[in-house]
Amino acid sequence: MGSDGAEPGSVRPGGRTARVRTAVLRAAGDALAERGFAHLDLADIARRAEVGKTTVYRRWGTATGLVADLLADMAEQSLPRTETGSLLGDLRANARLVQRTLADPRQGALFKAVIAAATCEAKTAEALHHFYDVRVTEWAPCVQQAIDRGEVPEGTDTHEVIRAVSAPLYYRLLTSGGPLDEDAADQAAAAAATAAAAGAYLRGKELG
Amino acid sequence: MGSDGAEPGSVRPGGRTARVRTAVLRAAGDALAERGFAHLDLADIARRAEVGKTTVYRRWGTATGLVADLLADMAEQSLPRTETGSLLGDLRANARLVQRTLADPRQGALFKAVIAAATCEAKTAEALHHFYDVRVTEWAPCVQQAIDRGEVPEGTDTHEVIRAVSAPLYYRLLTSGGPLDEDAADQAAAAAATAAAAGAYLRGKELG
DNA sequence: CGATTAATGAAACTGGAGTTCCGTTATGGG
DNA sequence: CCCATAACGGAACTCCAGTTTCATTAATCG
Repeated sequence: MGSDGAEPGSVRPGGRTARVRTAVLRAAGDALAERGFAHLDLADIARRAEVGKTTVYRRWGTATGLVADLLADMAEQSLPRTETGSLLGDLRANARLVQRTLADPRQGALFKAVIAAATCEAKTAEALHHFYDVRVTEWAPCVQQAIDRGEVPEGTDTHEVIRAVSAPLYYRLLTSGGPLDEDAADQAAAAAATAAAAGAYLRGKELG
Repeated sequence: MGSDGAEPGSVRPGGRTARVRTAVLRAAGDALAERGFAHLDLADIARRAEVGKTTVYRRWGTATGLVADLLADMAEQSLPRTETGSLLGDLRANARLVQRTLADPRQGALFKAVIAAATCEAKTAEALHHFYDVRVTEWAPCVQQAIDRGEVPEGTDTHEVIRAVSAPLYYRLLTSGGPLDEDAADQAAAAAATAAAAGAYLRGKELG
């Protein structure tokens, strides 16, 4: 009569359970990149991961649930940030990192797929938001340094500046379909740096 | 033997055929907004449209095919553009229009859903790109006017400036989940106007 | 190391998404 | 107005994504 206990995989998370999760998440990433979110098939993922499909359904339940876990895993793998000494240089480094990621066939397709999945389920959306929170928080300090150097006005929302760099690149990826080349990255970085220096990202209120 | 002829609905596009298309596209929009792309069910759409499900499968085939047609229909319904006399004013009007659309529960959900669908099928992606091309082309003249007035340097990519206004709003909608309020719209407009005036969107090459 | 039981996985099962068949409706041309 | 047939729609059918069952394997605790 007691409760059903916790989620499968939480009581004995070591050994096989961990290996299964790794294999399934890897297979899920491959399948998402190759086939897209709409054509995702959990049985196919189980086959790729050399795991019983029952296991995949039991532990993750739905395609969006699996993507949510994949996003949680992706959020943990952080890339080191480079520092160049100027805001424009730092933003450009960030823009080119994002651009290279989205322009890469596998990674670009993967990001499209996880974003598509996030539009279909609140829990997956939350996982996606967390993933970007982590990435943005990693880069925000370079804007703070620019504030300290006097390049950017006090009171600027540092996170918003970082998001402003990525936004046009994601817009191209998803809606315009324009080329995601280095020029696009540099343009995004330059626009964000210029706007930030002019105080366009001051916290709390917009420019008059 | 001879060819199979054209797509169903192309030989006798009037009367019932047109009514069916209208009813199905309306039902598809409702279903996408309410349930999201992943939970889309063509039989359910047929029921809502009071149409045989055979008809929906025959004419549109797949969920992504139906969304592609919906996007073609949406591209034809254009909204009038307001003019304020200044670039910032015009961009702000555009930004608030986009913001209000995305913040609206039904429209916001619908846009998320069509973007999700577009990530899954090349034809649907093309339809989405065309939709945004139409919208951007409608607003680009206000940037040209700013160039003519001397507010923005010659050689600026007018379409890119318009896209720069929308990009941060779509970024919030899809990845950050931050509030889509008027301040967000005004900030996007101000940042784009500032960057455009500084020559960040010059065609062909980025700033040094 | 051995007992307990969480977690896995093969196989059989089920429901509904998508298809096929064919009779009915009504469009567009003459 | 009438005919040929494009397009629709109900019903029966198929097939596979997702579920259930239960035996097997191996993670954790003592």
